[in-house]
Amino acid sequence: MTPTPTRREVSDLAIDVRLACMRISRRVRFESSSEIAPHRFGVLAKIEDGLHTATALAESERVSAPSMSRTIKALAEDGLVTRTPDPDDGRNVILELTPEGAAMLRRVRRRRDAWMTTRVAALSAEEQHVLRRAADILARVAAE
Amino acid sequence: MTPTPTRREVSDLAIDVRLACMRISRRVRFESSSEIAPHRFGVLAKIEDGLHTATALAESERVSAPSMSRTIKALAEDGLVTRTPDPDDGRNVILELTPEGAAMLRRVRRRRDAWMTTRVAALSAEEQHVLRRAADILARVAAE
DNA sequence: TATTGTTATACTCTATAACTATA
DNA sequence: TATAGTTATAGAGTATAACAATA
Repeated sequence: MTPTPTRREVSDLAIDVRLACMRISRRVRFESSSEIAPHRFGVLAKIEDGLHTATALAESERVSAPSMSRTIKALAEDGLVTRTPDPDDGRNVILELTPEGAAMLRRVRRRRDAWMTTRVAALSAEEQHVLRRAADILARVAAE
Repeated sequence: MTPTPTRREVSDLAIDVRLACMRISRRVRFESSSEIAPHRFGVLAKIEDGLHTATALAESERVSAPSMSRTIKALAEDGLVTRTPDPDDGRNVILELTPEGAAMLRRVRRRRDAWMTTRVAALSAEEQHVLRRAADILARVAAE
């Protein structure tokens, strides 16, 4: 059986999990392509994910409205997103990925995953099983 | 026994682990204090960790020497680090944490950890055991 | 009057290039 | 000549404040 951890063990575990996650994120970021800045990539992903207005994106990414406005402008100038006025509400601007924007998302994701996949493949089947379970637990924690 | 995963399962696992880590990192960052910028915090931590020159810090944090020089200057002006000329080599400047710098590290870490500890404490003992093992595996992967 | 989005302006972090001081 | 560090300058991202357009 798994013994109940002490308070101190729980605290240490939390610290170690946080550190491990931050380090993995950092490595993935460094080892990935730099053809697009992280915050721009994040916005493209959110648009693909169903957020189609500047206000929604600003809230989701926790930046100010002017800042998001600027980022969107740059993405539009690079041909990665389109801005079309909302026919139902003239104040809104509807954002959509262009084919180039969608391709960019796929490309960057593929490169990120390549680094991680190589590392995971080198682990034992048992270690991979641990990570499989941990990924599900962490995803649940992060989504709370 | 743990069955050997297929190639596709390994790839999916890598993607899920990466995503989980990035989401946890993101949540921890958002839920933490913003009394110090992340890159400044990182430099303080590296100094505490034994890196005491601008060049070593710049390499470690993967920023340019002038950029690190600037960050260090700001940290010194805020009273978080001291800069003393190296008696053995006049080109070097030895960096040390001030008591205020060390206190800042402790304070920010405590707040970061508070968020994560609460979440980890809410998990079952068995789930905590999975995370314990996963944290060790991921730390090893990130350190490669 | 409230909401959506933009422009104006300023601050921070970053990089490359050029410089100083030491070895 | 090489190394450690700084200053000069410019570019990108961010924020607050002020503004325009629509509801």
